[in-house]
Amino acid sequence: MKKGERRKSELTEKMVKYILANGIQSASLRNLAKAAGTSDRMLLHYFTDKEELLTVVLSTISKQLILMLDHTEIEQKTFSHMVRYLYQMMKDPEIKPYMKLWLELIAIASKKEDPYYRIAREIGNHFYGFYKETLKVEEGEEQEKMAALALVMVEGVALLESLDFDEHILSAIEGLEGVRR
Amino acid sequence: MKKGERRKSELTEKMVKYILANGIQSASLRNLAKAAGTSDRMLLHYFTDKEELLTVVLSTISKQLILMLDHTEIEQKTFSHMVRYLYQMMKDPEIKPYMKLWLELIAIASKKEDPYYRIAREIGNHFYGFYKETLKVEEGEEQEKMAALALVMVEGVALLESLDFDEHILSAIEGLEGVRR
DNA sequence: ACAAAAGTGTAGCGAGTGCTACATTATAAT
DNA sequence: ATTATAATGTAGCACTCGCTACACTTTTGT
Repeated sequence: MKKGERRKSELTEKMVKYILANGIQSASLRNLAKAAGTSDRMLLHYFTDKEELLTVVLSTISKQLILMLDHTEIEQKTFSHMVRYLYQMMKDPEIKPYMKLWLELIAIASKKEDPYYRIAREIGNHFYGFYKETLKVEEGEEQEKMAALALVMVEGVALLESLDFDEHILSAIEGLEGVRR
Repeated sequence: MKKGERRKSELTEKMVKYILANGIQSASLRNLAKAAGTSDRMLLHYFTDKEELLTVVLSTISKQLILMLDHTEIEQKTFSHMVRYLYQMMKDPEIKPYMKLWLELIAIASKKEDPYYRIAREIGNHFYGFYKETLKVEEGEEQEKMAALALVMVEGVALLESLDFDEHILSAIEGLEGVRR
C-alpha cells in the first residue's frame, strides 16, 4: 500500500470512531478533521468531497458490523434463542453505537438517497443472510420464512430498545414462546 | 380563543404539513416560515424559540397519529391479521409521511434529548395501548404479551418497509402464521 | 381619547457549513 | 540533480443557521 493510501485509512479509522460516538448528524468536516488530528483542508485532499468521505467511512463501519456478525461463532440457535441473544448483544456498550448509527442511517436512507439507501440495504441483506445461516429450524418451519421473521423481530427490538422499552421487548419474547410452545 | 392563539395554530397547521412532507432535518426557521406564509421573525414572535416551536408541531403531529389510530374503527383482529392490516396501512400515501417521520424521530430520540425522547416514548406507549385494546387473543394467549409482540413486529415491519424489504416482510408474516398454525 | 400591548418589516450579527484559491514545503521518480 | 507529484498551511468565499435590535403600525382595553 502506498503511503498516501495508508494515511487515508488512518484518517478513516479515526473518523469511524468519531461517527460511531457522535453520529452522522454532527459529522462536519471540521469536527471530523479535529477527531482525526488533521484539517478540513487535508480531508478534502484525500477525499474528493464529503459524500465520498462519508461513503468510505460508512462502508467501513458497515464492514466492521458484518465482520462482527460473521465472527460471532455461535452454535446454531432456535428462533427465540436467537432473538434473546441478539437483544442482549445490542445492549453491549461496544455494540450499542452501531445500533444507534443503524437507526440514524435508516432515517436518512428513507429518503432513498445514495449512498445511504444503498449501504442501509446492504447491511439489511447481510442481517438476513446471517439469520438464514444461523437459525436452527424446527420441524414444520421453513428456513427462509423464519429468517425473515427473525429479521423483522430483531429490527423491532432494536428500535424499541433505543427508546428503553425493555419490558415490552421481554414481554414480546415471552409471548412468542407461548405461541410456539 | 384569542386572535393571537388562532393565528398561532394556523401557522402550526401549515408547519405540520411541511414537516410531514420534508422531515425534521430540513425544518429551518426560514423554510418553515416560507411554508407557513410568514417570516422567521414572526415565527419567533409566536414561539419563544425553535425548540418550543418543534415541541408544539411534533406534539400536534403525534396527536393526529394517535387520533387516526383511535378512530380506526376496526373490529378486533387476531394477531397476524393485525400485522398484515398495519403493514398495508403504512403503505397508504397518507400514512407514509407519518411513518417516515416516526423513524426520523426515533433516530433523534436515541440521544435521549427532550422533547424528542419524551414525544417518541409517548407515541410508542399509545401504539402499545392500541394493540392491547384491539387485539383479539386466542386461547392460550395472554393479552399483554401479544400486544407487546405486535408492537415489536409492527415496528420491525415499519423499519424494513422504509428500506423496501417488502418480500422479507411478507415472508415473515407467513412464517409467523406457519408457526402458530 | 389615550395608553398599553400585540403585530410586522428590515437588517444584520455571530457562528457554522462545504469547499476553494494561492502559496509553500516535502517526497518521489527519472 | 532536476523535475514532477504529493502534502500541508493560511485565508477566505458564499451560504445557511438561530436569533436579535430597532423601528413602525395596528389593535385592544379602559
